[in-house]
Amino acid sequence: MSIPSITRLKCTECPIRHRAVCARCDVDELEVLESMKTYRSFSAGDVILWRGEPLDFVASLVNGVASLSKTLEDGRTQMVGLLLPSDFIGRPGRTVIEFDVIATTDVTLCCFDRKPFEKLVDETPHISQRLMELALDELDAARDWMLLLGRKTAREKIATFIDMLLRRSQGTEPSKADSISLPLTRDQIANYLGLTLETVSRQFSALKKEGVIDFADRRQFMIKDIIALQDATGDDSDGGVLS
Amino acid sequence: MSIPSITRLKCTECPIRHRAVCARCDVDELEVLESMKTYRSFSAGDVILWRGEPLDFVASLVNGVASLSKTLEDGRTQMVGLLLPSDFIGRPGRTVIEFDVIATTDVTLCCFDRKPFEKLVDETPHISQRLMELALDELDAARDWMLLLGRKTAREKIATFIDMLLRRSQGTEPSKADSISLPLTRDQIANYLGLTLETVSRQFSALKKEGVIDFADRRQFMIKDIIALQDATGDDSDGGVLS
DNA sequence: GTCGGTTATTGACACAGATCAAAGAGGCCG
DNA sequence: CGGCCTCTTTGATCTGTGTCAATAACCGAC
Repeated sequence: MSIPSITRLKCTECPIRHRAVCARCDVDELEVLESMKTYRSFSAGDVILWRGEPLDFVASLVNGVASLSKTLEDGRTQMVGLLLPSDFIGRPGRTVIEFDVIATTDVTLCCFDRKPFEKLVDETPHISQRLMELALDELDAARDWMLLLGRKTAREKIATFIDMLLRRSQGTEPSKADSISLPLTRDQIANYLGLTLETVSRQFSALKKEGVIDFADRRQFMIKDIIALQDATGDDSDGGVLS
Repeated sequence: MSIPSITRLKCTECPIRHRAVCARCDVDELEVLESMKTYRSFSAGDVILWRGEPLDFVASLVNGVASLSKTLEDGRTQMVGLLLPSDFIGRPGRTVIEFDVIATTDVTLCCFDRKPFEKLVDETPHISQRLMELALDELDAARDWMLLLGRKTAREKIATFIDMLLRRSQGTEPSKADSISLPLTRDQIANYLGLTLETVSRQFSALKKEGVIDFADRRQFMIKDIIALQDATGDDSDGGVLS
């Protein structure tokens, strides 16, 4: 990765300042957070937290991508969330988590010890309100994903996944043109979409052959036909905001 | 339904008093809610709210069962949640909802006008805290369901569904022995589990033939072998509470 | 009771995506 | 530069669940 691990950033200069849990905080509140925070880095593939493990810190994801995943008895796994910069790990009143958290790229977290942070949440409506918003956003995302997992075809799943990456990466990456990088391997994408890695690969190949997308290498691609892509998601266009 | 539509219940005598949004409220707070609330009834099959419709009230479900569902362009639908007594409809700061809410049995709601309720939420930590807990519970449930939709077989889905009904109905119904009533038609169950109604029917038949469950009629059944049922869910038993 | 509509069961067949298998393409290290 | 390991692509085949179709059970109305 070309970006070196961030050592320590002032909150006022933080890239996720306006979307993270601190989004609504004023300068005074920000100074309190500043004094409490520490950074931790993880390499791609590292397990950040195991399911069931007691949670001694909560954190904002500053940099990179992490996944939340659940596993059945026999090892089948399903990702139940993707954490991108500004997403939050840990919830008020929850001392354990019900899924593994894994770094899928190199990751930097902005961490707070759980106990003092929960005290701060109780005293700071700007933070508790923002935590509620973040939880509700995740709930909306989870429900969209339930529709995808339960009812969409492999092709629709892949198209929706690309469309989601496009939406969520806008404003985050300095994306020249429509070049997007996949933060996951084919296997991880399969676990996110409820497919096998072979099916993921075949659907990417099909979309490439049709000229909807084009790969520079296996992690980097461009969208050649955004209309065709969105048509392929299967989503009801009612209620969607015009592009 | 043998239970007549409830006209008006005192909050202190309300059956969902200790699990609904008002769970943490003291008697004074309860009196404020008492003065704000109105009841509304719906018949099985009624649409309670349409997706995208502006929300002028929020509500606790007192009685019956309702579903949240999403639909694709071509009409395929997926339930993204099941509302049972004490569940809440409406979220702080959200003025529209992204799914249809449908009564699957006769339903009674305890409603509050949105504006005054939101004002009350801001002033009453007991309510905003409870709202956060309810949202996080729904998020956990949504993630469990993502694992089901993405990775479980038809048999595992049915077993998990029955197991969930069993857990959630405990303490709610005056269930003599292990008799449970299905609050959904086969078609609705299929929409909840990401299956077709034929597959649902076949899996019920299979479990019946194996002696795991037994149907009194098509809505009422008993669990004959709870161990076999839980084995059939496919869930990782680690971290689950015993019994 | 019986008639008509809805809901559920069961069977036969088709197909999307899983599984099994092999070969190709990068990336990294000596 | 070559060797090794991981990730990806592509092909061949299998299978669980969907689709289509017919029948059966139930329920309410008259």
